[in-house]
Amino acid sequence: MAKEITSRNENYSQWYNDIVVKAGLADYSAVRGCMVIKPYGYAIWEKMRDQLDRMFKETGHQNAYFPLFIPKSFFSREADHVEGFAKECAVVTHYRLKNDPNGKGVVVDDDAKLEEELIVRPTSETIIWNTYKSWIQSYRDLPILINQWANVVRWEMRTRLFLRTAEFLWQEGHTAHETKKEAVEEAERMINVYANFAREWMAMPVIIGRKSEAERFAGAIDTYTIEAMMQDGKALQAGTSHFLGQNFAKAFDVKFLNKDSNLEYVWATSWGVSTRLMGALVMTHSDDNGLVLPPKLAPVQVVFVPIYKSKEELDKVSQVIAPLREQLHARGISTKYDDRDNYKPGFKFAEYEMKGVPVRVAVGPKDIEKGTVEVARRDTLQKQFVPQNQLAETVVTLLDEIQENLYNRALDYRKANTVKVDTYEELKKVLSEKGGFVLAHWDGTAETEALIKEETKATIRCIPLDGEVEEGKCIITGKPSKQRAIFALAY
RNA sequence: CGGGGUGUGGCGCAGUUGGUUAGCGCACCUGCUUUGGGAGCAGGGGGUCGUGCGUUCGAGUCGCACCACCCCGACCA
Repeated sequence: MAKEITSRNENYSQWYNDIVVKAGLADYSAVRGCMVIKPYGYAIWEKMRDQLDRMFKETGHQNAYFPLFIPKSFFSREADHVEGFAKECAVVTHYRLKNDPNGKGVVVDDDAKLEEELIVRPTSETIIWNTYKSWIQSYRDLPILINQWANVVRWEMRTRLFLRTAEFLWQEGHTAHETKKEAVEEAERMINVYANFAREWMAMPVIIGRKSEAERFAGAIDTYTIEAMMQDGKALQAGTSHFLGQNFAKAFDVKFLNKDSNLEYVWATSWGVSTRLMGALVMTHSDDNGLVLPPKLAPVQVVFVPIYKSKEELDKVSQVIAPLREQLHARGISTKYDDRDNYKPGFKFAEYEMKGVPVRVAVGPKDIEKGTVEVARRDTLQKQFVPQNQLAETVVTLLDEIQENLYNRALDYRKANTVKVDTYEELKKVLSEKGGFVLAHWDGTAETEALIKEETKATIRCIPLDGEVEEGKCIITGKPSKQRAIFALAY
């Protein structure tokens, strides 16, 4: 294991890359823009996925699976949608290779050209709405509440591990409803599911809001978002939920017979979160010693490190540790016992800090004598001695405390880096000097938004749903505004 | 896609005006001693020097082309 990571102060981007690679979350791959998610990183993703999946099921959704490939013609149906994704689509043009007649290797067989090219899905609205058309005839067929776990491909120019890769894993929910009201409620319900997940499981504070027109999903009427603040003050969109209106129903001619025997277009939503959440997790909690994981998502919550000189001593320590682990397992806590003999305790301490294990328990000869163990918490790096017979209870409490502390710490950071401004000068000053979230009145026009983006690089992250209503004037045009928008540099 | 940078054992790097058998640290393997914050000693294994073409008696080193990756920008749910 590598010893050093770049400090956040020195180079934040490099720090992030170091953590991802050195904590064993992911690696660069032989394919441009694509990463390998390593077992430890995938284990965290699995925990996220499993919990989200439970939450989707609790809100009435079912999983299904749609094709990776989408006929090119489907994409031209919804104008905004095409424009949004056309520039980053991978296209399949042939279905066969052959041996290179001139030498080594294989070449594309020109005789095997597809009649219609296939797009590797960047998102699945089109193939799904094409399918829904055949599933929906009457209001009795509605609602359809489906989610799929899948990979998607967006040919990004510039990629970063987890935050933006050409291929990534995600879930996409696609629902069909009888009424506009029902669809809007669904979109709002799911953004709240995401917010709850982020707060309670990732210990990551998020702001729920509505996207401006410019930032909206291609093809949506309304896009809801959860926005989180990273430790460098930049915003990260962690999840989105879209009210699609009847756009896709019209594009794919999906109508149903309502209770009054009238034909109507179906109302739709879609919503998703991706492996980008892994990046958010890293940048919300981790420090210069490595990854910091919230207990609820840590693959290993407690690691036991034995301290010993001889084989006999190791045996004694192991005998103390075994029942302690059992007690923790009985309380639903995951543990690991690292009795590798080729590494010293100090090395192991550093390694588990790098990997973000929330709690470390060291047991040595002195502990056996005194009936104690040494308990160290990853979030604050504090250590304490605990009687062996109180370990289980202590750890249960400690894990909750760490989960809560991480959330509060992140929330404090966000509060400390969120400011209200009333003039454009102030906005520019804050963005260039301090960063973070800037709350300002905005007249609601795309022109004003574009101007600010042009001059400051900051975008409107969202208009908070629970933001206070107050009369104000747009910082650019002076036109009346009823609510402040959040401006920030973003990932 | 533009600017900058880097490609030499698994990782990080050195390698002089071209000159013999390409070095160093970490990691790895074996043995002994160690073990409460990244162990020590001894021995050992591992490299088509990113790829291709060229210059030369001779290329890790010089030239051209290509490729990959990183950083910054443009772009972007």
